Amino acid sequence: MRAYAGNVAARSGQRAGLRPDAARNRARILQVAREQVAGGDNSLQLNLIARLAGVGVGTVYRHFPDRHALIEALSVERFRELVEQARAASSAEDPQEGLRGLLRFTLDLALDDTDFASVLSSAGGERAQTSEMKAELDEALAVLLDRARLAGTIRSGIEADDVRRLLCGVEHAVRSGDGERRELYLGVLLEGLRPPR
Amino acid sequence: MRAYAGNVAARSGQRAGLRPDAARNRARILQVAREQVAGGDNSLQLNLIARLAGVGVGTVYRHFPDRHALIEALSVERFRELVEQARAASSAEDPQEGLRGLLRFTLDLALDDTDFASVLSSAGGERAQTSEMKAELDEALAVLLDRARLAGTIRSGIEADDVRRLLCGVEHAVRSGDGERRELYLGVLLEGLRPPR
Amino acid sequence: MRAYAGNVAARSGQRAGLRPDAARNRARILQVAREQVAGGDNSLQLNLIARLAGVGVGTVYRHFPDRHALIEALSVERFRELVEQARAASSAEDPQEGLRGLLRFTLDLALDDTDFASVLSSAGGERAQTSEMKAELDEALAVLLDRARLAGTIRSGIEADDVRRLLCGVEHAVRSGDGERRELYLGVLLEGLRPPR
Amino acid sequence: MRAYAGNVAARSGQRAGLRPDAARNRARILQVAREQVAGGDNSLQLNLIARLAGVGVGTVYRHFPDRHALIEALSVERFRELVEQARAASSAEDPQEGLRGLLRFTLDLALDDTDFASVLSSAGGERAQTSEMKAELDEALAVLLDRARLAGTIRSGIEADDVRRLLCGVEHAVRSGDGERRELYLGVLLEGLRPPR
DNA sequence: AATGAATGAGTCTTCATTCAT
DNA sequence: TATGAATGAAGACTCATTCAT
Repeated sequence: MRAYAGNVAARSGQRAGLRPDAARNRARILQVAREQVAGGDNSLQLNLIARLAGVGVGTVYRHFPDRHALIEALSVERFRELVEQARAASSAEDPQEGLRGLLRFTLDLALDDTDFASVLSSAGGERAQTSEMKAELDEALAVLLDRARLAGTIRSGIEADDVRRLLCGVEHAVRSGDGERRELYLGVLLEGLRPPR
Repeated sequence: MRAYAGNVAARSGQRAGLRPDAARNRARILQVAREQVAGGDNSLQLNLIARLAGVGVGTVYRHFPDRHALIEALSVERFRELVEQARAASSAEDPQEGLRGLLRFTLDLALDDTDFASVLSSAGGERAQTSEMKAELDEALAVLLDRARLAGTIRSGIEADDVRRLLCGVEHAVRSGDGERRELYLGVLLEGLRPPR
Repeated sequence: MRAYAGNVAARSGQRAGLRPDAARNRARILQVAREQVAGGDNSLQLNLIARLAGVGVGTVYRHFPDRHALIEALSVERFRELVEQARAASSAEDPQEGLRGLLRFTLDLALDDTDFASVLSSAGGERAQTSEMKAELDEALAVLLDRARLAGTIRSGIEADDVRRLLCGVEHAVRSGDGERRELYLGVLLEGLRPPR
Repeated sequence: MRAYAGNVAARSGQRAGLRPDAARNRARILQVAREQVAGGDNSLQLNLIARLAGVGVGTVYRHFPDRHALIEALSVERFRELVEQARAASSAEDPQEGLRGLLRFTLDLALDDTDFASVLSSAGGERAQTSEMKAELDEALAVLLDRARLAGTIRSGIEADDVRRLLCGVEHAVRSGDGERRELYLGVLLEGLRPPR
């Protein structure tokens, strides 16, 4: 018996130990799920996803024991992107500008995917992998916040998770409006995070 | 048909023209629905509510043709309270303090009832009665915002509906945390609404 | 206590012993029911009829214990018209022409009201009043058939109830087509009733 | 997925491509439905049928999305028999006798199954398969009618669909009587279809 | 491993009928 | 008598999940 694990798969976010066809199925399922979510359908009906992905329901269940597992898998992908951005931002020359850019990037991801937004703002309860990614994000974000605090543009008492949550709040606000208010609301948040006058 | 309308019922927010027993049932249904929502169950299953209220399903359907009608009826109650507060606040001596008080009050209502929160931040689409109440709220809120703007504590370009939406954003942020951050997040919002430095 | 019975009401097909307002209600209900049926709605939902008639459901139930009673009441009205025509036809100069005219008239009534058609073709089971009217119709029809039989245009072995049933069959045939075949199908029936060659 | 299609299933009117167990369920459901209809119950409640067939409701819905699909499936079976008879009849030596036999056969089917009768007389609106079968029937019937017309026993202006409809009319007439009149009414129809004198 | 048929609890919804007012 | 609110049995339909193939 061959082992299919390994270097290549691991690097590209694939689950280790998957036969190539299984990996392909997994990828298809995630792809379809992502499209559904982007298309505004949040119900993530596993039967539907299976059909769209061209696989049986059973296959979906094999890869994702329940709906939540699927949502988390999607989130992990988003988180991967986000952590990368956060790391880049944390070494920006102007920390306030780095922060603004990072929050805008995060906001757009969240506007794209409600489920990701809710994982982003939630306090634990998720699988290990998600927690890990969230911790990595918070770490980079904390660096940025500390630097900005030193520069006097962030008030004290605000932690990385506060920022995550408030940003998801902004996401809701933007979403419930016509979408034109993204910059305005983001500006309100950034101004609100400064030390009070 | 006899008319059961009148003095007493009208005063307490009951529908006019309802037979006393019908009014009692309606009140029971709303009561149960309110408890469900407060208890975190948002599904508002009409069967369940009927059973809990001790009435037949048909009775629930008679009073509330669909789930949305029930949600709105609950919202209208909340709105009634809220509009009253908003009117009082709009004539507060210090508009900024009036605003802070009103937003805190609103935030607490929204934290109590997710459905109410979503009606509060939504852009139209609801029944006439709800739209009316929302308009009344916005009117009182606009007065307050204008006064605060004159006093230099609110930036230009912010309307009543922006405030409603941003506040619901704060509600999400508070809810996704441990609830201890209410004052902090509210402070961030109020600071963010000030003219930018 | 006054009795509201009597001569006038009895003559015009009203139920005897009804208070004038009750009679008015009864008439309204029948009127609405007739319109519903003519409009193609055969379900005769008593709640709906009550609403359209501007009376309570209970009132409908007082006058017509169940749906069937209402259907029959409508039929009785139709029968009254029909019996009158049948009597006139039975003394027509040319019995075959009289028969054709009568069948055409009956066919149109039946096309207008499916329920009436089914009472027309049914074998008993109805209330006394309906049976009576049907007997009167059959009597007039039998006279016509006998006269036509003497003239050689009706085969032997065909009774009035056969003709009623076959005519309702034609009604179904016409109804399931585009309505353009009324005369053709009626012609087929009349030809078929002649003595076989 | 393995394909279970094939030789055996195809021959016996089963849907192709069905797993053997699925085919068994489908057959059971149809069997039960047929019995219900034959027993005079026309409501075809899918819940009841599921229970009687010993399968879950979902299974019934999988095979037949709605009541109509089930009715049509039953009809298709009847049509299959009927088309076979019609083909045989269309090449009968004496076309009039062939026609009589075919109509008698059809009448018995229709008397057995009201739903089939209504599909038989209806003008389109059904699924492709039903339309096809009806077209095949009409074709064979048309051949027979043309031959009989040449022999002088069928009037001009009568098409296959007229005959289908009129026969269903006869079915109603027979059904509303005591059933003893089948031959008489069929005779009336056949006589009526001859060229008028 | 993959498949998708089967399951059936759970919900929604309608409407004939009753009965308190 | 009239009213119409209330009832709740009944039926339609969905979908997460299991499991035989």
